[in-house]
Parts: sequence; structure tokens; C-alpha cells
Amino acid sequence: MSETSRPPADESGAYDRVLAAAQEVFAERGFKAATVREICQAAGANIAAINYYFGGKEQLYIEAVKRAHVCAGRVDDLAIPPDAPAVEKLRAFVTAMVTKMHAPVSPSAMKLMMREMSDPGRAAHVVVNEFIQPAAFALLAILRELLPHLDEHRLLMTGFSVMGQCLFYRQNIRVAELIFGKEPVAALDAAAVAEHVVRFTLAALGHAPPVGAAGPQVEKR
Amino acid sequence: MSETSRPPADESGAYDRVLAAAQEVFAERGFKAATVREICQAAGANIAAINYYFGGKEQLYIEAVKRAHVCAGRVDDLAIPPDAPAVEKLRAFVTAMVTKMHAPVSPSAMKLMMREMSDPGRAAHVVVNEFIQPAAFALLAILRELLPHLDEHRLLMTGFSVMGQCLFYRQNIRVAELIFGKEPVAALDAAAVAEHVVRFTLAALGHAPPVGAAGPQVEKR
DNA sequence: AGTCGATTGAAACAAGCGTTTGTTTTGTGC
DNA sequence: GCACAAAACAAACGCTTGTTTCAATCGACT
Repeated sequence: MSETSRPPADESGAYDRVLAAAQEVFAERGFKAATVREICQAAGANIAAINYYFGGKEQLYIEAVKRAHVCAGRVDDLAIPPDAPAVEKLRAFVTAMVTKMHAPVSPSAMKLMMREMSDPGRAAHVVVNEFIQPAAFALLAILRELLPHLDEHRLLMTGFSVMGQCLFYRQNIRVAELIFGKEPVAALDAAAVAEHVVRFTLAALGHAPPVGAAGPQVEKR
Repeated sequence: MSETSRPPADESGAYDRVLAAAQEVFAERGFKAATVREICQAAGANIAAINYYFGGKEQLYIEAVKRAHVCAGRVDDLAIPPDAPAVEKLRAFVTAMVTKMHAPVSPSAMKLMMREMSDPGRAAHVVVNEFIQPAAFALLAILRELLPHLDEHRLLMTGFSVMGQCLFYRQNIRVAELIFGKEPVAALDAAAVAEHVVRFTLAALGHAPPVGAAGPQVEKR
């Protein structure tokens, strides 16, 4: 029973090699299409290692998702100064979110998490509790500061509008490439997207001039 | 070779029954996890029917996706009067989009298309060409009317902001339920969401008062 | 050196998969 | 009634899947 006490370190033990390879292969192919043989071959380990260390394919998948959410890091534990004005908090949040989506620290980890989110299975609650939920509540708190008098429903929908913009570029980048070609989509780097989403959102909330306007004048109210 | 000339009618022939069942099962389980046996059992047909009519599992999947995009209908061929002001065009577009996403005519058809979009395979180009691309270009044309002087990159990102909001409620409804519970999410019906997205977007574009504002005063500029 | 538990390795297992086969049934024109 | 092609069926095929088995190997401790 070394499975639970084993730290998720990237040492060269068979346990960690299999787990890292599983994250990669599961992210690329999905749970069903990925085979234990491919994972073990990528890890340079024997086929029996999966059942020996993890007890089966599905439990390996869950562990891989857990590892992925650790690799991806959290959104709310960085770049959001608690004493800054709400507008700056929102800017920091969106920038962190878009950057994390657009250029993640571990692409395969993010891919695996997004896969599990689009088709929630037995490992979804892990990603939600540790990764999505804190970010969602942090965003809603920021929006509540910006819009103190808005009712709960509209605040929730406003949060969805922000998250929808942040997520779009990752969830639909392939489709966008199919429509517009690779070049114009590749031209949208994380910084440009983050700046746009911030401005679009702040304008919608009345804390910045609209997108069509010329100069970047601050506040208005 | 009756596969190409066969119309996608919902008659009670074995061909149509298998195709309809395939749409359902593929939408629910995905390509790999769905089995030909389950499809044939749901269709009340023999296992050999798939290879007899379609030539294999993968070609049946492609045909099911094609059928799905027909069932789902297109976005640009309805509810967008060509002579209306741009603001009304955008309102019509978003309302049609959100409604189609939120309460589709055929839930399984929409589910299958969304599945193929999140993991583009051999049938993705069909959905893109016939369903997504026309909608995307229609939206960009409307936005161009609203923002005549915006450069191409920002216009594209603005389009993504609109699409991101429309798609969020379908792509992430399961996750949203996991976070906030089923009730507050279920309370957001298509009409409320569409109204919010329209107002959020128009406010961001400077064609409506911001979300936080009280009354629905029209125009400003 | 010797012993024992942990790990690795190759082979085999049963189950399930998509596909194929050969036959039977059905429908249709003569 | 007969002949023939399309359609439907049950059975089995070959293959891949996840899992199991069991012997070989390694590493530490006495």
C-alpha cells in the first residue's frame, strides 16, 4: 500500500514514470482510447506495474487527474493582491486565468483536466473542488465588489460571461483554427487575449470605455 | 451503395433506426466507448447491419454526425432580419445561439456535435463547415456593422467573447452544477441567459448601459 | 552467505471488441 | 410458381483489451 503515501514527485521511480506517462497518454487519447500497454511503453515499465501500483486502469486515471491538478496549480493563490481595487483584482484574475489556459505550465495536465471537465467522470469532483471551485468563488467575490447591488442570478451570469471568455480560447482553439486558419488564431497570444477580455468585461460592467472607443480613459461611472 | 443517396428521413427502416440509435449512443458514450452491439440493440437491428449499411463503425459515426448537424439546424438561416439595425441583428443572433445551445431541438444531436467539437476527429470538418463557420461569419459581419473602425484582430477577439459566452452554458453546465448545485443553474433558462449575454455584450461595445446600471436606457454615444 | 519482502518481467488469461461469414427470409418482376 | 437480389439473422472469427499469474531479480538486514 504505497499508493496513498507516495508523494507526487518527479523522481525516476517506476511509480512516478507510469503516473507521468499516464497523464500524457490520457490527455492525448482520453480514458477509453488510451491503453495500458501504450502507457507502460511510454513509461518504460512493465504492463503489470499499473495493477501493481495503482490497482487498475481507472484508479490510475484518477491518480493521473489528481496529479494533473497539482501540476496545473491554482488560480486564486497568485497575482491577486487582497488590498488592491476591485478593477485591478479582476484584471489580475483574468490575466492569470487566460495565461494559465493559453500557456499552461504543463500542457498535458491542462489537457487532461479540460478533458475531464467536458465529460465529467469519477475524477471530476477532484478537479472541481481543488481547481475550479476556488477560482469561481474568487471571481464572484471580485465581481461582488464591482457590482454591490446586483442580484445573485445576474452576478452568477456575469461570472459565467467572464469564465466563458477565458475558457473559449482553450476549449475551442482547434475549431477556431479550422474556421479562420492557424495564422490569425496563433497571432492571439495570451497577453493580447487577456487584455481584450479585461477591457471587454470592464466595459460591460461600466468600469472602462467600450471596446469600440479610441483612447484608454479610466473610470467614468 | 444506398448510403449516399439515402435521405435522412426518420422512417422505420433499419437504416434509419440504426442511424438514429447511433446518434443517441455516440452522443452519450463517445466514439470509442460506444459499441456496435449497444447501437444495434437500441435500434432493434442485427449487428451485421452496421457493416452492411455503413461499412463499419467509423463511417457510421461520420454519418451520425452528418445527421446530427442536419437535426440541429443552422443559426444564420433564421431570426436575423437583414435590414434590421445591427443591434437588433446581434440580439437575434445571440438569442438564437443561446436558445439552440440551451434547449436544442434534438439534445442528442447537439451533444454529439459538441463532443466532436471538443475532440475534433474525422467528422469535425462537416460540423465546422455546415454549422459553425456560417454562424461565425454571420456574427463577425454583425460585429463589423457595430464596430466599423475596429481592426481585424480585435474584431475576432470580440467575436470570441460573444461565442464564448454563448457556448459556456452548454459546455460547462455540468461543472457549474457541481460547483453551485443544480438549482441555481437550472434557474438560468434560455431567455434569461440570452438577455444577459445580449446586454453584457452590447454594454461592452458601448451600445447599451453597463450591467450594473439600473434602468434600460437605450443608446448613448 | 542467506533470507525475506518488494519489485520486475514475460507469458497467459478471460472478456469484449469490430468485423466477416454463410445461410435464411423477404420482396419483386416475370 | 419461379428465379433472383436485397435484407436480416445467428454464429464465429481474429484481434485487442485489462487483468492475472508466477517465476526471476533486486536490495536490505541478520
